Amino acid sequence: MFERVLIAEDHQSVNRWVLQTLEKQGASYIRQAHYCDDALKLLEIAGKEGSPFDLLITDLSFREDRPGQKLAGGTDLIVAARKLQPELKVLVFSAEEQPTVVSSLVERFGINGYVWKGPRDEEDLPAAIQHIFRGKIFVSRELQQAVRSKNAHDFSDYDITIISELVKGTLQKNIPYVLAEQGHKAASLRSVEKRLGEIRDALGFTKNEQLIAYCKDHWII
Amino acid sequence: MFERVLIAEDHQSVNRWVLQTLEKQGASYIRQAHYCDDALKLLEIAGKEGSPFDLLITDLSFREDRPGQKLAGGTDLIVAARKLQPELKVLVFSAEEQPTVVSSLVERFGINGYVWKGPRDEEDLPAAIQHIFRGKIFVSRELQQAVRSKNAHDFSDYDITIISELVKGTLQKNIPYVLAEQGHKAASLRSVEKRLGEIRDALGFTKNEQLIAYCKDHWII
DNA sequence: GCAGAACTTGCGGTTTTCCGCAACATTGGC
DNA sequence: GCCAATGTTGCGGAAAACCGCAAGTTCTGC
Repeated sequence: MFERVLIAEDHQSVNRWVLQTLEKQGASYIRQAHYCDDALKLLEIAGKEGSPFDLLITDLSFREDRPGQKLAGGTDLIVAARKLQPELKVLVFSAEEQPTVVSSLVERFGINGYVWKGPRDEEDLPAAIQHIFRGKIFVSRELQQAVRSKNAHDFSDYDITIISELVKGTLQKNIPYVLAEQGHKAASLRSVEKRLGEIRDALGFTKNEQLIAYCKDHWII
Repeated sequence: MFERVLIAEDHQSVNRWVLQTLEKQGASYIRQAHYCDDALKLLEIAGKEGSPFDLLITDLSFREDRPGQKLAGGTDLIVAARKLQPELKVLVFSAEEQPTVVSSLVERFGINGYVWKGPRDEEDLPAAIQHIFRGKIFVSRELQQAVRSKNAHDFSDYDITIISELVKGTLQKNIPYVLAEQGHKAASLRSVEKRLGEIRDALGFTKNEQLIAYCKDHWII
């Protein structure tokens, strides 16, 4: 899991909670910044010292109660941070819910995740961190429609057959018969297992239960 | 499973398919009627002979290409059949998609199931038969909103915690820790297993995957 | 047609889940 | 309090799912 994480967020309460979440996930070095400028400075210092941050979690809007700031907000911070350290993973954690904003962040600035400060953030944030760690992009469910997810698995006919059988209650070990009946090529039990494993992996899941929930959420089945 | 089943349905193709489905499920005596009057007659005869039908599967609308029919349609048939044999299980299989029609059938005539002749009927019909056999009421997902399901399991806080953990990807064997943390009484692994088993059973499922799909469909999680 | 890549399959061992059983704990009348 | 009913827990064995590996097959590009 991520070792060195920087949080840029000016609400103390949110800050504390994000911190706890990160600690639970095993981050060993966590720093917080209440202003964008401070955050950038911390990134610079860490870079110079040869121990750069692995992940930046940032809000989009900050109070501007300190004059003379260079960076106007989270977007500026992201741009500056990426210039400084292109491989840095960036997770935006914000209440902004304009889908266009989100998709622009993903497409233009290549952020790795966007968690909406909404009713599900408590689940989403840890999930997002995990996804990003696995090299995926995570966007809160509510805003996903806006972003043609780059790592969304393309569900083939074959995949859907398998998943539908699971939902019908068919035991995995019996799915090969169904597959064979329908004339699919890869109809062995091992293939079913492998395929399910691949799909789960592609989406950053470990259990079929997650996969089913995902498919339902996305109207795949 | 049901032994003696009567199908009232005037479309030959549908008829055949329903028949096959029933055979797959192990029904030993299946009769078909193309008119409501015929269906009722068959019910009467079977009753007099002391070997009544267990299940009636009927459409709602029939072609009226035979004059002098007593029964005008599926609804009449249901009423007459129930008068004759109150404990008879009735499954309506129809293209009618007015939610009010469905809920009235369930509430006023006490039908045991309604499968909509729609894109999912191939899955729904077998499921409906199983549910009904287990004493449940089954209504196709598309029309469920109309009917306050009478056998829906009441999901407690405890249940939802368990299921949510599954959806998060928590291994079943690790759920006890979560439960304990939240101060639930039954926090042993065996309790989790047992509870999941009970819920699955109450809903006529055998696998967690089905349960997750159900919960998503019903907005339980 | 051939070599290499990609895919498919069976095998075997591990992990996880499932489920009956019996011991123990808790609850609710009386 | 006491008994019965109900709920909870641990145990142990069976079933199912998981996953690496290696052998076999099919697909490509040249």
